[in-house]
Order: sequence, then C-alpha cells, then structure tokens
Amino acid sequence: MRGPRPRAKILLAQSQAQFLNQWMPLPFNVATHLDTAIRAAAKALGLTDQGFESEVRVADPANGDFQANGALAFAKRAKQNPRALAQQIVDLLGALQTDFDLTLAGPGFINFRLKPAALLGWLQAYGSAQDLQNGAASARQGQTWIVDYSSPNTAKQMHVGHLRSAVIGEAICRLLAFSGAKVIRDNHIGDWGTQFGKLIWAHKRHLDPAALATDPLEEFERLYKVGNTAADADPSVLEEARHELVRLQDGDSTNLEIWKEINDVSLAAFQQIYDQLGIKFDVTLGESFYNDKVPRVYRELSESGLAEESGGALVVFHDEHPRFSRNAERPNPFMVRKGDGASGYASTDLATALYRAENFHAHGIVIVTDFRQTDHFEQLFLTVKKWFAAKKYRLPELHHVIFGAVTGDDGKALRTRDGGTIKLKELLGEAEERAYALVTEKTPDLPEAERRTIARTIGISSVQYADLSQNRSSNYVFSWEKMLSFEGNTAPYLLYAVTRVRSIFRKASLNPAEPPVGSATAPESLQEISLARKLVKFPDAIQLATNTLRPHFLGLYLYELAGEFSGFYAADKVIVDDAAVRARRLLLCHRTLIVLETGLHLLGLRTLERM
RNA sequence: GGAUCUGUAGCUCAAUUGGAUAGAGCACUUGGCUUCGAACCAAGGGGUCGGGGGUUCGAGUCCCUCCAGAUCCGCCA
Repeated sequence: MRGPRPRAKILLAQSQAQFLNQWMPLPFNVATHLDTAIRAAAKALGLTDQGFESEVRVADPANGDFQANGALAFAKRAKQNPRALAQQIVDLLGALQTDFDLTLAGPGFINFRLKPAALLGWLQAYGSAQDLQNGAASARQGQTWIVDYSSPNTAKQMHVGHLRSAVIGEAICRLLAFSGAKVIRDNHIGDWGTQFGKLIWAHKRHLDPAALATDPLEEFERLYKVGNTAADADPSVLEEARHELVRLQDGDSTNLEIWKEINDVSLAAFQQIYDQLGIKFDVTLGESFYNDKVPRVYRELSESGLAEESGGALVVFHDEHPRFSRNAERPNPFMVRKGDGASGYASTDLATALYRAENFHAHGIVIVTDFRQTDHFEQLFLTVKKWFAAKKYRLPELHHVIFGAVTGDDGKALRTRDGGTIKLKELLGEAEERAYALVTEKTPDLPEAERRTIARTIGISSVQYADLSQNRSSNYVFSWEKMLSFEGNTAPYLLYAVTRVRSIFRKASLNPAEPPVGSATAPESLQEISLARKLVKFPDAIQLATNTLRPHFLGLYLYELAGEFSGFYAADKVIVDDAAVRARRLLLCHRTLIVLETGLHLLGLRTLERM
C-alpha cells in the first residue's frame, strides 16, 4: 500500500508550496523524474523545439547519483557555451533542491545527489516486492510480447550450447513481464527437419527396444547417427531416407506415429531440464505446426512482387541492402522455397511471424538465438517489414536477441553432431554435486536433506548466472571452472547476501514480511548512505536491462548492491540497543532483501533462506 | 573472395550504447572473526583498451586501414 510519505514532519519549516510538493512521493524511477523536470526547464528556455534531450543517467557515485549531459550535446549543435547553458537550466530547477544537491561540473555536466531525507522517502514509499512491481509495470502495460527461445531440435539431447538461449530467454521474459507486458513463451522446436528421414529409416531397421526403454533420447540419438552414417556410405540408403521423409510429409500413418513418438519423448526430456531452470512455456509451436501455413506465404510474397523465381526456387532480394542485393558479388537471397519445391526454415519463419502477429496480436517479437543466424534474421525481418507493409498488416517490433557461441578449447562453436560435447543434464548434475561438496564444507551442521536442497539451488543458479553475468554478445570457451565458479560476481555471492539479511531477521525474531521500520530515520553513516543510494537505482537497472534486452545489466547491478550490503554489514551492526539506529538499519536490510530477491527472480534464479 | 561479429590487467569478464581519473573477481601482498553468518570485509601493486590514422569540447565505444580469431555466404535449421 502506497500512501502519503511520512516525510511531512521534516518539512514543517519549509514553505507551503514545497510542503504540498513533498506530499507527492518521489517517483519510482528517479532518473525519469529528473528527465521530466529538465525537459520542462528546457521548454521554458525554448530549447525543446530544437531537439534538446536531457540525457539523464546514473552517475559515478563520486560525482553524484544521477547526471544530465544534455547541455553538452545541445550546446555543440547550437554553437553555445555548454557550461552557461547548463547553468541556465540549473537556475530553473529550484524545485528539485528539496530532494537533491545540484552541482555543475566540467564542461557542463549537471550532477544530482539525493539528500538523505529523499533517500529515506524513496525507501519508505517502495516497501514490498509488490511496490517494486507496481512501480515498474507501467512501461509495457497492455502490450503482448512473444519470446521465442530455447527452441532445440527434437530427437537430440540438449547440450551446453543450448543453455544460453534458455537462460537468457527466460530472463528476458521475466523482465518484459515485470514491465507490464503480457508475455507468451514460445518454444519453437525443430520438429520437422530432414533429419527425420534418416531417423525413421534407422528406427524401422535398427531400433533397440531395451535401450528405448532405458533412455529413449539416447537411443534416438544413436539411431540418427546410424542413419546418417549409412546414408553417407550408401546412396541407396540416402534415397530411402528421402523417401521416408516424403511419406512422413504426405501423412503416412506409420511414419507419423514414429515421428510423434520421437517428439513426445524429446519434449518430456526437455521438460526435465526446463523444470530445473524454472522455465514453463506457454506454447510449443514447432516447425511442423507451420507446415500448412507456408502456401499462403508463397502466394502473398509472389502477389506482392517481393519474391521471384530464380533457378526454380522462390527467393527474395533486398537490393537496397548491399549484402542481400542481387547485385552483390556473390548474391545471398532469402530462400523462401527451394528449387525442388520443399519449404525451408525461411518460409517457416515467415509463416511464424504472420501467425504471431495475427493470432497473438503481438506488439513485439523477440527471438533468441546464437550469432550465426544473424544474416538469416536480418533477411527475415526485412522481408516481413515489406510483406506486412504491402498487405497492410500491423507490424510488431522485431528483435533478434543474439548471443555468442559456447566454444571448445579450439575456439570453435560446439556442435551437437561432433559428439563428446557436454550434455546439459550432466552439466546441471555436476553443478549440484560441486555445490553439495561446498555446502557440506561450509555448513556441516545442517541436515543432509537441507544441504541437498541448498546445493540444488546453488548449483543451478551458478550455471544460470554464469550466462547472465556477462554481456551476451561475446563467445566464450566452455570450462567447468567458469560455469561452476563460486567467487566474485557469481550466484553464491548474491545468494549469500540474501541469506545474511534473512539471518538478521531470524536473529531478531522478526518477520521479514512485516519489518518494524515505520519509525526509521534517514541513513547516516557512510555505508548506510552508500547502500541507500544504490537501492534507489534499482528501477534504472531494470529499465536498462529490459530496454536493451541485456539481462547482465541487472546482474551487474545486483552484484554491486550485494557488495554495498556486505560493506554495510561489516561496518554497521544492525541488532543494537539504540532503537532509532536499529530501525533505520533494519529498513535498509529489508529493502536490500526485497530488491535482491526481486532482481534475482527476474533473472530466473531461486533464492534461499539459508545456505 | 565478400560480409558480420570479437579483440580491454597474468587469467575470466564489466564499462548504462559518445561522457568526467577504464572498473570487478581470480591469482599475488597486507590487515580484520570470544562481537548480527569470514561463501565476508578493508587496503595495495598490476593497463600503449590488438596496431596505426581520422571525426570533436570529449573515443574502449563512431569512421578508415592493417593484424589475429570466430561465423555466415541458394536448397540442414
């Protein structure tokens, strides 16, 4: 419940105008609040029409809490003195001075430092996870976003290379939902590829029923290899495999049954992994689902003149784009239909885009894949934009969320068919084991069952966070040490901070859901102030991570917040006799707890009571 | 051959997308537990941001060029 803020009494001595002003809570997102105020000042100065932007951002703590850099860029364009211009703006920001210390620095930076009373006001105003949610939920209210992630091929196990899409995708889903969007998680599985020809061929001839009963996915993988090897060695096998594929596509009941069995088994195995990662898809619309929807794509693209015949195939060029132009040195058209009449992933993806726009009324579509598909999705998006424009369909925002490859020691991307790559199942199991050893070492007194539960959370979180803590666009060499590191910017460090806060509440016999902090006063010590200043920047971290679709910005923020808390924890004791000191420190502890837990849950991690 | 991405401390990574003195962790050195959990904290050394040139008040970030690696380039997705 957000009511009037209990800051009134510190304001009694101030003017009536300021008093009334102070009854308005400082908004959830302080940077946005500053932006609004500066824009108003710029408008008063007549700068808005000339394209003035405030450029408010989080500042280096040494300089302030937020900084506005807009005067610099504007002055350059308008050939004015930036420092003088910044001063004119500052002169109009008098109302902000109740909450902030304003300073002008360097060539024209405007710095804003929150006063302790303003910090207290913000902390009092946003006092529960629900308050944080309410504060953030306006940005994408009423929008529907489709997030297409994980999307493995069936009949194969997921290996470490599949982890990034799942982990990053889930974090993005949660961030979008937190900003108010309705999110539809769509697992666009590869269930209709040519691999099924070879697979069905082998299934009919080399199936081992015992192996199928023990570990069906393992057996399907073996069968695929058998089929692949045989087809490579013998052209007649390849021919038979193609025939099996055609029969499947023509609806042959035996082949359909095998196909369905393979997919059902695969999805059940995938689900075990998803359960561990806390992922639950809303829909699983794989490539087969779009099978009957591609003719419309061919028709509409041809009618609108976007697609053309070329060597028997149906292709789309984008002449305005050097890379996809027909005039390129080596043309790279978007292959909508192959020369032999078969559909490819391009046509499936086009049909998928249309379905998402029409059926889900998507405001935005996010597709999470590795960087190798960059060209494909660029062509897809270019084609979709022209196609939708020609047919007057409403165009959703299209985002390809690209991440780097997970590579082996040779620096080359891991591929399923190379064999010997680490299976996701094994990775998660190993993570749990290593975490268990550590838990047992650190907290041997906890009962075995609890140590197991804790180890599960720590192990899985560590693996998830290994992907979320770094900028998604870079490649990395897979290593156990990296995935299961427990020091530095890692999940255990963050989870540890959470358990230390909870421990304080336990020690004081207080319920963290109902912290007695109504009488808390403004932060005083260096560490208290530093922690409070960090807490107030949570909305900015959320916004940055969501707008850029880069969850690591939130991870970095949480790591820094946990660091501030650790410094505070070491310096300032919370459970002390002085009731005033105690209340104001408990407030900081509690707000740290809700921000950390909310943030970690947004990244898809689970948190712990103790560890 | 063309295109895209990557290159930051010995190692693994950040840097709010053009902002102020490039920051963390690991490793190394030093100090801190009879005091709310030391899976922690405090402090120290360590950098021609791959090389070179350019754009401007300001560049790790943008442009050009060279070097190194990865990836893609009409029918597997």
